[in-house]
Amino acid sequence: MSQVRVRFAPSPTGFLHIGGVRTALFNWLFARQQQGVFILRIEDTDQSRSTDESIQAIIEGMKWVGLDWDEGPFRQTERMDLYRAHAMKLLETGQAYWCVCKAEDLEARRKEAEAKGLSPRYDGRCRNVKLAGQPGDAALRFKARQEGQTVIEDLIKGRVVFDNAVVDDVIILRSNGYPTYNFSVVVDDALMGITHVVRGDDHLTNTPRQIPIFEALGFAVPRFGHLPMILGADKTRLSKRHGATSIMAYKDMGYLPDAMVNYLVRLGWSHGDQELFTRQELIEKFSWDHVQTSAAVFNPDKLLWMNAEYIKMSPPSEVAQALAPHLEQAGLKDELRTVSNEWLAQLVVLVKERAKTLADMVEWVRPYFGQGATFEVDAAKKFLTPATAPLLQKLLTRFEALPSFSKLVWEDSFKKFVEEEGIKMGALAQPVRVALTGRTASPGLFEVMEILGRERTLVRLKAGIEHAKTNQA
RNA sequence: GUCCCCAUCGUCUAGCCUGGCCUAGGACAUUGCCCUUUCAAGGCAGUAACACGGGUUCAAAUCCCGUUGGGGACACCA
Repeated sequence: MSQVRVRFAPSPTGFLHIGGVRTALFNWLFARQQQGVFILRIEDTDQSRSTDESIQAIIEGMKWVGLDWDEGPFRQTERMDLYRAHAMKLLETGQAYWCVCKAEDLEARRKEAEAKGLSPRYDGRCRNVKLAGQPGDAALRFKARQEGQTVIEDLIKGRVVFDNAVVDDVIILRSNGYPTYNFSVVVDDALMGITHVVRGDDHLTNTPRQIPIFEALGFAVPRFGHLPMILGADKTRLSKRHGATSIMAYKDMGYLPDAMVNYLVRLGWSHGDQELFTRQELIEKFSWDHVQTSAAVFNPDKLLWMNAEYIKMSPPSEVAQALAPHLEQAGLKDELRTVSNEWLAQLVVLVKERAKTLADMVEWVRPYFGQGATFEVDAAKKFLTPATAPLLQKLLTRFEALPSFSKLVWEDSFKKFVEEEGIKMGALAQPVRVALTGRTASPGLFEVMEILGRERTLVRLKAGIEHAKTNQA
């Protein structure tokens, strides 16, 4: 069999959304598995809705999730001659005809048909009129076969049969000379040698319109695969009111691209009970017959869990790198400059089990920048009290006697002190925690001391003691 | 309205094609317990589903038909 060639063909009318990424992902996985070619094609024939910013957003989004393409991006507006030439070919061979019906009239007739309970399809008024030459503002329609059936052997849905009688004559060239979607896709898919057209479920009924055009043009008909839709919690098509749908919004919220990919691929595809997959595993294990046939509800909770898994298992240095922009945005730009990559990676290790997103992580990590700690009011009020001050002072004296920091030694010293004083661990640990981090919740105390280093640990302890002495209970 | 697709825990799904191993498995969420210097993480346990009705068969989540329900398409949008 010849080489697999697949494509992702979004229209640039907004940001790149989650559904689009999933469609791209399935195409990409198949291409990589089959050592095929993955093509990016921008379907911008609707001049009024397409924007260059959207094209940039698509490219940016694809790059962020790491779906690289082998050819393109092609823009349909740069291929107009091709569509016109093929449309003329259909006209010459009698497989297309000019239609002078006005858009408003068509609309009115559609409404009328609908009111009568009929299908609102084109009534074929201009089909046999045989207008000579191109009338002024006519559109070109494809003369679709009315008898027989069009059969799709869908990669995902299996055999789907349409009666040709339900397919009307679609416009292939608008009166302004621009091709319509149903025509430009066919020409492009054929000319680009696409072997497998994999797209959303919502295109399933377009397929019986497109197959006859491939045939009329003398092109080989590709295989088709129709992916089920992604729905919101209320089981309607995923849209803004279900929350963020732009892929880049997830980047901003602190999701890792690998987690997004893993979540999205599991939404509609499975490999037994396995939940977590590396990219390489996905490429190896992907197969059409385990793609779900029914729509899936997007579940932000599971995405969040998966992101947490990726934060835990990704190399800390990589997480640190992804975290840096979030830190800058949180106003820690100057602080960030003073620390090393190694230290930041170490900090990630400290908090990675607590943060579910990079945005979360920023808050977990914040107390370890800068010389002093900022005490949370309630935390300080509860734990940095005049009663605890002497205890903290004694601990400080002990620590000051230890010339260099060693986690084991300091921990040992701390525990012995607790024992000698005959107090509970928590009675000392919480005040110390607040002194060192300003908060009641943090990673292990001795890990915190380690990341702060000896000097800052002592400085913060002192500041905590001062605060405790003057605390009005 | 017409055509098309779909139907297993709240959600994602395994099992369905090639009926018995299904007293239906896993994951997220949720509940309880354990661990514990806090918060997490982790461990253990629990609640929870074959839409309904008919067939076929010794046997049906699995095959067939119907009903109901959901989704999609029906543009000079893509």
